[in-house]
Amino acid sequence: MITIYDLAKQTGFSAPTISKALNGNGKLSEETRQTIQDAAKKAGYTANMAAKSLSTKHSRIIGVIMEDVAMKRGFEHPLFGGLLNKFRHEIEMAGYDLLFLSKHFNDGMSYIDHCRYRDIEGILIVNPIDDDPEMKTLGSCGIPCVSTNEFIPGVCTVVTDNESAGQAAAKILYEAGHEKIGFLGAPFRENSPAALERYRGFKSELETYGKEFDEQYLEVCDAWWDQAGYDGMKKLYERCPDISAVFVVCDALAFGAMKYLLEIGKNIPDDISVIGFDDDTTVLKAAPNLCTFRQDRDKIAQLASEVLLQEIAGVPRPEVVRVPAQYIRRSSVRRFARFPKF
Amino acid sequence: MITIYDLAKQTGFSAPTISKALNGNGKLSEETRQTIQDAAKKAGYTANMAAKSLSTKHSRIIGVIMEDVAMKRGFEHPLFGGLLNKFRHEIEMAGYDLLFLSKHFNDGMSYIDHCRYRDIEGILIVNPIDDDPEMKTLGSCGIPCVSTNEFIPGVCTVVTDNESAGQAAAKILYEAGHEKIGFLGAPFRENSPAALERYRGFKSELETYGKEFDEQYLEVCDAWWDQAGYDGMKKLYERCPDISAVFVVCDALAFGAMKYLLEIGKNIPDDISVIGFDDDTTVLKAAPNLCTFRQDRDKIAQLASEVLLQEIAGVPRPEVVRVPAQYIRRSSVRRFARFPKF
DNA sequence: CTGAAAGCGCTTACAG
DNA sequence: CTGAAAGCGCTTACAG
Repeated sequence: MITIYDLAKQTGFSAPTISKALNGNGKLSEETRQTIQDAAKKAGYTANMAAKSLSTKHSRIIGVIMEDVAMKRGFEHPLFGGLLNKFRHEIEMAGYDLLFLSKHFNDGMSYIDHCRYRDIEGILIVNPIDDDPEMKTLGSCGIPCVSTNEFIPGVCTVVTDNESAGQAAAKILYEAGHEKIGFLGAPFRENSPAALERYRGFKSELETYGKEFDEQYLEVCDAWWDQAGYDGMKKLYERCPDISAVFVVCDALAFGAMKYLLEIGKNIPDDISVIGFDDDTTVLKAAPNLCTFRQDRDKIAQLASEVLLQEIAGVPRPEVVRVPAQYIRRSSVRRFARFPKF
Repeated sequence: MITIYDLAKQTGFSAPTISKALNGNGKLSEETRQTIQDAAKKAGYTANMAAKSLSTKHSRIIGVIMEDVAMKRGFEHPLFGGLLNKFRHEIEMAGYDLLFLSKHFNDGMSYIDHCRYRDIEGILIVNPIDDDPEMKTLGSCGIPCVSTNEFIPGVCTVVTDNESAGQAAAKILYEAGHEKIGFLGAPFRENSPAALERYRGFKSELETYGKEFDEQYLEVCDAWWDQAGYDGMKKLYERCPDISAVFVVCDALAFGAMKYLLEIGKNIPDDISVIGFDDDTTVLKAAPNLCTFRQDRDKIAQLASEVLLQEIAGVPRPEVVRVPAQYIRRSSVRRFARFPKF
């Protein structure tokens, strides 16, 4: 391994001068800089990050917190996987590396200790464990953070504009002539509010049309996977067989819901219309006609990396950044002629 | 940030003694060790990895090379994502962290330079860029490596026993009474031989039955995604409309192939039987009857981490470790009564 | 514009 | 069993 001292000997300059030339800080004659950079290239010099970290306290590492408790798909989660692909790319382009933070490291070290241990410069919180008490402390630990799902005090969240999407869903179904519309949700949590926000938007939009949403038509599934959607749809439908449409908060649930509906002999959309959420590739092939909302994973990742990098650079962070979801119209929604109101 | 010097002051011992007590190396009285460990715990001491790295040259970081050129799904690749979930867990349990290696870091640094830059201790090669010349150098760069797909000189590969799976596929179809069987492949490459090995096993098994495989029945798709399967199947079927079965090297291709077959009015399995490979969840929901081979991603990840950790510990590595694929029988294969040969 | 000195937090021989 | 000394490779003030 070749060091700046080797370069110093070869060029006749001192180590600090080598350092300055290589890092471009401090005043230095253009000629010296050139000489040194050439020598470094010729010698195949690679800096040693440990030494750099030790003296600067900057590791150029971004830590990632990703615990997929809700779906248990990890890297294969319909939002997280794609988001990470893009985030990784952005962050690497900025000269940082990605490293996963964990709690079972060194017999139960906290995330924050893990960060200190590695002088980590910024944290991407893709998703935490439910109700992890450590999350509350992240906003004030001094390490820049950005979250792409959960709301955490003192941390900027870059997330889909779920409320608008919920409104859009209600609008689409209402304007297609549906009157009795079910809402198939997933656990409502204030901090990780994807389901809740979609519900709020949906409900408020219906009220716009002078319709109070009847809570009977709401069914909250107890998880985010197929079977929960199947079970939830069964309950909802047995309670409210008069619905002509249902908005489901995620495609995996929608897939289960449609499975139930098909099983009891319903046709989609002739008997009942369905809108999902996520544009989950896992579901798409199986249900190519499912209308859904696509979360802009690339955009979320890109904005998250920007916010984080800015914050590392000392720029104050925004509170929350919303990214619009895009409605993907396929053919699972039936359109009725609606009589004018007056 | 609290250091060993702080601990030294507090306990009255010297820094080296603190170091020994905390790391458990060197001789030390049990009492001193206890005192120091208690003090460390009380003070909330966290070691600084940069300093450790600098003096030991050990970073406790495993680098990951994962470039999904073939499928372009990255973390969502049907094999890689699941493999990484498990590998990450195993490696963290052993006290290492995972960090992604890249080539576009610091304007085009090589993987090996990236490793030196971070004192990386071991490399998991999930998948490289096709024909990356750097791969050939990895086996002799001095950093322990393990590969989970590609064959690389001097590097242990932990990979599905593709040849046996290919044999099994041929056996299943032959024993089900099929005589004219197509093989739908993907680019054959010697170093990344999943498709090639499956073909070899398939072909050799057929020869066992005294049947020379007619190369007419082989069609190599030019990629690993749906559309390529559709196109490949079209070519194959138009050339050989007499086939009653086809073995496809991956489910994504099989999905495309089935789409074509369905479009031209064929029934699966009545008119044509299909076996895929991967047990890809993306395809499963859409084609719940597709017989396939599941690659044991957890096992591959676990063995790969074992091999790598052993190698880091100085234990000589095996050349190649094969992990059996499991046949998942569903209902896309039709069974005929076969007359005895004699 | 360039360099001597000291320090970042740890570990490794080597004494005692 | 414990500690003084030196070193890992880099950077940061501070002089000149």
